[in-house]
Amino acid sequence: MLPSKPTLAIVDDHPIIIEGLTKLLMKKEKFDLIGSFTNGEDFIPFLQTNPVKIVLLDIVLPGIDGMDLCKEIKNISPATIVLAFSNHQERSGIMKMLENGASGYVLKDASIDELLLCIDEALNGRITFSKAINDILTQAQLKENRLTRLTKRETEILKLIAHGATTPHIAELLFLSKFTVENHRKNILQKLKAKNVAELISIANQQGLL
Amino acid sequence: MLPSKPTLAIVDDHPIIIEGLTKLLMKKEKFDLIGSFTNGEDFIPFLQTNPVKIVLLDIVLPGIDGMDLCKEIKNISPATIVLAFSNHQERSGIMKMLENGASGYVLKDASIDELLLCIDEALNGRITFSKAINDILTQAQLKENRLTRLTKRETEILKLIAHGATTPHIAELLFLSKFTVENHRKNILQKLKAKNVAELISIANQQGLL
DNA sequence: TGAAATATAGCTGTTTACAGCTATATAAGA
DNA sequence: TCTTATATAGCTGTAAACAGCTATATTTCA
Repeated sequence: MLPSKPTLAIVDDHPIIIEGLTKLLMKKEKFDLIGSFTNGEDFIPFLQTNPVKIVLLDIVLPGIDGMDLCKEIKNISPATIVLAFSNHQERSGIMKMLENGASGYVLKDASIDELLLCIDEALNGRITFSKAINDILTQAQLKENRLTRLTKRETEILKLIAHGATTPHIAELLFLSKFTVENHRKNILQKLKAKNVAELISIANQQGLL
Repeated sequence: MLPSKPTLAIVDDHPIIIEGLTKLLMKKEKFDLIGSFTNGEDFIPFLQTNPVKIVLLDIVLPGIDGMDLCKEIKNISPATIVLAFSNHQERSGIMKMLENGASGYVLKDASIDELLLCIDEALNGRITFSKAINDILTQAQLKENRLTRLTKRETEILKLIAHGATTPHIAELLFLSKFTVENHRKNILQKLKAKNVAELISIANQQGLL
């Protein structure tokens, strides 16, 4: 019996990238490249009928973006390994891909060897990142939210707000006057530069305050 | 010149775990164990005066928890490597540690070799997970939020709400009656089982709808 | 010790959110 | 095609949020 090579697909809106990756990966003869797509809408029906072992997935795509597509892929075919392959270096985007079930993230600047190594690691079920991504994740730049520091009481109240507690309810819970709670609310809104609770919770989430 | 061994600290509220780890790690003579702590409050002042290369950090701790402590550690000493060492297997907790700058996550069930391997990888600047954690992260269980599916319009309005737009403002932006926007709001609240916007944005964030 | 930050409490408006209904036109799916 | 889902619009209350102020006790820290 022939050892079957893992099936690989590429989703990237730059035809040049697809071209380059195709030549590169085929030269190694380690993978069975069964499809290239420039958008997610074309890839989804393909995935529904063809078993794909691993997908190299760009983040920026026309229509449905790579992050949502990743989630979709893992829903349709949980065994399919998704390896993000993108120029984007924002921490939040990397985390989002992981949250959506990606097995790793390779920066397009990475060397060929680095990419091949990451594909290999991912195929072996391990989560893997190219060097630059690794550094971004571990060298956490956690300075700016020190500027908007909340007090203990404010943090406490913020968490209660996030859980849906109203001002009168919080006042009861903490044995405070509703005026006190209202003042804390105002201070929290001001500190985080939010116009209302909705924006407040968004910002608090982004800053990891919850 | 003697090759200095990396300094290692342990923060875990179970003395037995500390005891076990200490014996185990010392036997290998690869690390210089310079401190063990049963809570974060004791560890922080220590870190401020002693250089620590790597910390094995539990999630559940009395007082400040491991996730917040991780952020604090990376703020005080960005070069210090944090390796989470916990019994907790929830996806959200693992992600939170990564968001706060951890270099990896090892389940307490992991074998000794697995732990040593992860410590080694982390010391080499790589992000690393024990086998079980790896599987949890890649085998994304993304079913349940398919039950609470929002329509295009609802998603659009939800995002605007998250950005702090009020009902009258959204109505203007989308050329709709304020009543229409209000109805969409009600439907969104109901679908996501939220009592008010605060809880709504929290839930939406948890489900990755934003 | 003295200044600054924090936590507390109060008042008065206006605006927005939310609950509870009804109702219709259109689009999508079985 | 016909039912269901979606998007639209309306009304009436009440509750909550928010803006803009003042004021004081307590804590924290330099």
